[in-house]
Amino acid sequence: MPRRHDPERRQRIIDAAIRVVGRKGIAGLSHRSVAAEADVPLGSTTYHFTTLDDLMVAALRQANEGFAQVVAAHPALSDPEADLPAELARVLGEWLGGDRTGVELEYELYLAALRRPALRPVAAEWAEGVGALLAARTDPTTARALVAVLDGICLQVLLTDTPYDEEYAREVLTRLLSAPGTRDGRGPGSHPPAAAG
Amino acid sequence: MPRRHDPERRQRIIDAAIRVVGRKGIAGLSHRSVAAEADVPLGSTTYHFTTLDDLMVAALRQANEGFAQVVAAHPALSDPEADLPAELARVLGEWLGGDRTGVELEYELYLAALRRPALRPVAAEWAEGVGALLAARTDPTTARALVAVLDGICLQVLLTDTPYDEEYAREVLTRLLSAPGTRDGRGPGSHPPAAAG
DNA sequence: ATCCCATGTGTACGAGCGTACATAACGGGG
DNA sequence: CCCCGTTATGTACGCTCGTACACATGGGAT
Repeated sequence: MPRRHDPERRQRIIDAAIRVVGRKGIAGLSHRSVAAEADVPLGSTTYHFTTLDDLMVAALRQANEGFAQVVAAHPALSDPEADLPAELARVLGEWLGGDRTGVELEYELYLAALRRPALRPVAAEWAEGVGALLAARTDPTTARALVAVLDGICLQVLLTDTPYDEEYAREVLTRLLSAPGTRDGRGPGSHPPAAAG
Repeated sequence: MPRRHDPERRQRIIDAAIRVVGRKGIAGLSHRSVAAEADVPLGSTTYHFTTLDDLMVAALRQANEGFAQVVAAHPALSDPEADLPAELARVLGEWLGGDRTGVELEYELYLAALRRPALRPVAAEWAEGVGALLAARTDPTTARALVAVLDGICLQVLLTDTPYDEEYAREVLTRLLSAPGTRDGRGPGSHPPAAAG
């Protein structure tokens, strides 16, 4: 009970929120459910996060960092000598092959931006971050396209219960990258990052 | 009040549910809100749709038909002489350019399949349907890839408040289709439709 | 040492929810 | 015509929710 002066209270609430979303989905997220999961009183969650949107923003931001770590764990993605499509397909397979809970969690928070404008900047940050990472290997336009097709493939796997086909992903990614002039950073990308700032 | 014996009650409830989702999102969908929108008593919605999942399945199925009509309104998509990437990019632009409410509605119901297994077969039907439509112009594997990238592009537009760039979409689609041997229906598609049945 | 405010706690209220159920009307099959 | 199952209706129960608020507490600034 003597939990007075808990300097990491806020962080523990975010962690609890992520666990709640992972287990029960956003629909099961409430000040009360998070309070119970974090083992803090109700007033504590409402104090640190006035609205649930605030809480979701913090949770999504943290979940995004989690994905960034997965990418960072594969330095081959930055190696100019490596086979980029194959590496991307492999990383995606690893991520999707992990526990479905974590994948669903990140995607659910990400997709929630559709109806919650507060989440859109965070979702944009993520897309921008992955795009910037890939842009180092190609050009900005191609990088954006890669992010889009990665998203699309994940969506099909998650939404239609189709098993992930790494070979298929590699093939599609290869096609996007094999267009003339896309490997040296000066591809046909005549289009700016389109409000990427 | 004398609404007894209303043979189209069920259909009117589905229509009302779609309007509710369009206006307030899935989070605002309840037996009560739909009943109010359809101007029927609460007991009527619970009678025709025991669970909200039942109602969402019916709504998503109907929304999907709506999209199919948009596609059907562009016979050029089936014309072997037409520029498929350009046509696809144009149709997508028209769809995204319409009232955001309708687009959000369809996507929200579609994405809801992530956490609601009951919706997944319907989502799969949609992807399969669009895929089959495109497969007539290429091969099954390429068609699946087109659906994926279409989904990904929509997602980026809707989730990050980025304006739709038709030229960019056309370019990406072109790359996917310009791979050798993909225009005659016998492309590198060494992979089956991957549980498309 | 004292004060003050950010932080933490407990409780209550009103609203909306799914669900259950008793009852009423309708209309096709006997 | 009557009967009976499908359809329609109204109401109530128990639950969870966001919100508000009064009160406790402890540590950093003075």
